[in-house]
Amino acid sequence: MSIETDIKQTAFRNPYHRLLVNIMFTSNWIGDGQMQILKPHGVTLQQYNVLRILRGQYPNPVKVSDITERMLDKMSNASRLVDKLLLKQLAERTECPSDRRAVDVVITQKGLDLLKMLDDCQSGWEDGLKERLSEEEAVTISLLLDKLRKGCDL
Amino acid sequence: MSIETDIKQTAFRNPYHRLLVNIMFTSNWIGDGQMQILKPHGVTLQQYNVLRILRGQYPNPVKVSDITERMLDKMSNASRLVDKLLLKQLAERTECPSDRRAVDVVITQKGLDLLKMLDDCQSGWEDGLKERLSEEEAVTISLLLDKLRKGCDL
DNA sequence: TTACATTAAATGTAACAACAGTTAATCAAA
DNA sequence: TTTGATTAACTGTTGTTACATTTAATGTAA
Repeated sequence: MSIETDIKQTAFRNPYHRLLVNIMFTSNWIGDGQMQILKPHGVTLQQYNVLRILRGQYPNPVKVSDITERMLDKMSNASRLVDKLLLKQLAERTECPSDRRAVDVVITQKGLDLLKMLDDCQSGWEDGLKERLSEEEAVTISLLLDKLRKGCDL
Repeated sequence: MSIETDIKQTAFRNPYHRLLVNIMFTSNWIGDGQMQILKPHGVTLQQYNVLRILRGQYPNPVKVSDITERMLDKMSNASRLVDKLLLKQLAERTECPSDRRAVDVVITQKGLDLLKMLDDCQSGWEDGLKERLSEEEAVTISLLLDKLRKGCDL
């Protein structure tokens, strides 16, 4: 379905305008899809992202400031996000020995187990994409999006 | 700059995974850019979108339910968004004569003037894109994104 | 060592969003 | 016409997010 039909708007100013709207719409569409997967397991998209960052460094700890840096949408609340993970016992927090201002965060076994399960759900969802888009097409879009953002340091 | 550098992650599971992250990251990047433009003028991205929907039908009124349908991210708060526009006198609200449950919303002259100015700012921002991406490339991405979402009725 | 600037994390706040539930108008069937 | 279902908008609640500020630890220069 074309983006015009999706959002019931017939006229875009130009191909660039159409592209911008299309990217944001598609992003929301993806986010919604992911959210449907995550919600039954009691984690939000943001918490899921943090968990994956933690797993990426496991078994090494990750500082809160590192998490903030790596989050897709830069936001100031990595602290509170980690709080939520602690409550669910998906992560642990310890004072960093080399810098007592910093806090080391590590994913727990429970967190790793949850991620494993979520990854499977996620893969199932991604399989739907593979029927509609070839691997080459996926690469093409990624390259073009990189080009779109070129020279913009985050 | 490639998406790997942007988010400091070296490994994606596959091109599809990379694409999903890239789309969401790029969407945030665009949203941030737009927000920077809008903030000095006291409107949020959502309010700006509503204003453009209203202008699209001007001088005809738009019902709150129509606004909800056309919003990029379907959300239940079109009511409260319209409230904000009323406070700033960017829109007016009248009871729909043919259905007293419904509410007709119309953009004001002040709203049209503001949109005009914002469009100019926006165009300036879009010009940056034109230097990095050809029109054909913009069209290509849009078509591929449509294909990605194909068969998904919002 | 003291003073000052910088950094990391946490917190207070106000605005915003998601979701459920309410109210009121309309429609449709008995 | 009355009853019940549906629809449109609004509201209440809860959790999030952005932004600014605070607290504490570290680095640096006098």
